[in-house]
Amino acid sequence: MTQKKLDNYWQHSVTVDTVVFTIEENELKILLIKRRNEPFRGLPALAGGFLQPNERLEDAALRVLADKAGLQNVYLEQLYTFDEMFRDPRGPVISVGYFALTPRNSIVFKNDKQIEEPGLYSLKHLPKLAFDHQSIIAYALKRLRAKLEYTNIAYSLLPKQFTLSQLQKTYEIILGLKLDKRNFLKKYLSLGLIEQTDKFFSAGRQRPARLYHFTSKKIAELKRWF
Amino acid sequence: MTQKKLDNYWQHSVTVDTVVFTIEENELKILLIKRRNEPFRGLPALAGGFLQPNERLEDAALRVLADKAGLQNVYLEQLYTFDEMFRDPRGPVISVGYFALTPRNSIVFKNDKQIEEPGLYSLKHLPKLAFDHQSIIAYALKRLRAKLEYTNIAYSLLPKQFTLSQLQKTYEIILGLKLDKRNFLKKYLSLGLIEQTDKFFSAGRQRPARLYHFTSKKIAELKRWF
DNA sequence: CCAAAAGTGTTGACTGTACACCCATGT
DNA sequence: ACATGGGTGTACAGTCAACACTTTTGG
Repeated sequence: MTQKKLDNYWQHSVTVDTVVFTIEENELKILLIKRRNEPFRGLPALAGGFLQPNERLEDAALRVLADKAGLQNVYLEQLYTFDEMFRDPRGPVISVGYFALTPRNSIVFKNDKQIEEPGLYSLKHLPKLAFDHQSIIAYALKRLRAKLEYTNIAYSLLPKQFTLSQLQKTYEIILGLKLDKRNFLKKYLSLGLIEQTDKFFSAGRQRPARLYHFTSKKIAELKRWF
Repeated sequence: MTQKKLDNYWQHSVTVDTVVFTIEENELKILLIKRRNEPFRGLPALAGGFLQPNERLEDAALRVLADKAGLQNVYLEQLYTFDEMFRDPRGPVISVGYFALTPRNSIVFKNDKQIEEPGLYSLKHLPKLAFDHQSIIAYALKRLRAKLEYTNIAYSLLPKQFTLSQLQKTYEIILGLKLDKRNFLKKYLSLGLIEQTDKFFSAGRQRPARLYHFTSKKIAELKRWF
């Protein structure tokens, strides 16, 4: 070990910031938390926090999600590492961005005495955000849309059993377009990712819809479609 | 500013490591540099270095490429941020991985007195590498192959003017498969990315090949093909 | 004139897209 | 009975994949 300490001298603050997507009331929403500290006190921000010593990046992201929204078993994927945080008034900070997907009902807001206010915000009317989190969100949305088209990550947004309408609506909401019912079904079934159960779901005065489930929980890479 | 210094207290070493791809002698090669310091002294490693105070991540990558291989104007893209560097004997290090593309003749090895030995290594027979750089390379290769199929980044590996054979060979070498000459040309021309010049390139006793050039230097996102 | 790479079209298979009606249920 | 979303097939168009011979040059 002739390595001099000097080479290793400069150190940097590192944060992990996660864009948590979920679907609620037929809208794509993200989890934001009002900051209770400066800078940007009072503005909503992504679920984030400083990386602690000897902590893995992904573990830090998971820790923050569990602490702030009771989240467990989410789909989590690293996005990009931003240094726009040079705009952080406290000085340079490296921010490793993640994105997460979860069904709405897995989010449990903890109401402890801290003034932090977590909430779900529709992507359609986002308020002004802390830091440059706006651009991290834009990046995450782009990635989400791309991945939806060539993987089965939709799995992570849906309950274990779901109707074809729910599945299709998930795609429509995220991609922002209308899809043809028959073509959608045809393609999706041909992929072999889902199969029908013998259960049905009844919602009011309509014909009950058959419930389906994903055959594999593993995230699969598929050929691009649409 | 009620922010306590505590929140910001933990600091981390951050390195930037770049996988530089180029094509030489009909092979895909990467730039590696023999380490002259511990740890892993003597083993080849990616072009990398510590992020300096107040330096942007991308600037750090560019600085290292310019210093170690005289590279200018490369295509550079952030890959992923690794914390496998927990295996670094010196302690935890965050490594932001980049990948770069450049034509072979843009690489100029500087032979200063330092014992660093930069060189191009074929991906087919890589030696044992320092750190976990093997896995960064695997990741970069995956990304390169994917991007080749839906963007025009091939542009960054070729000279300003090139023959169709060169272009096709670039794809074949990177993707590791043989492509049909007519189908390749048909698709590529239909994208409108390249156009023919009125110049020809003569290589020995064959019919001279027409030279083409890219119409736009901007990296375009295309629909996936192949 | 020979070797070597350049250049050039057609066909069949497949995949994607557009499109409309009957069904089962709750009220 | 009716309103509501559930469920189903076909035909056309566009894209992809396979395939072989002639041309031009240098030696």
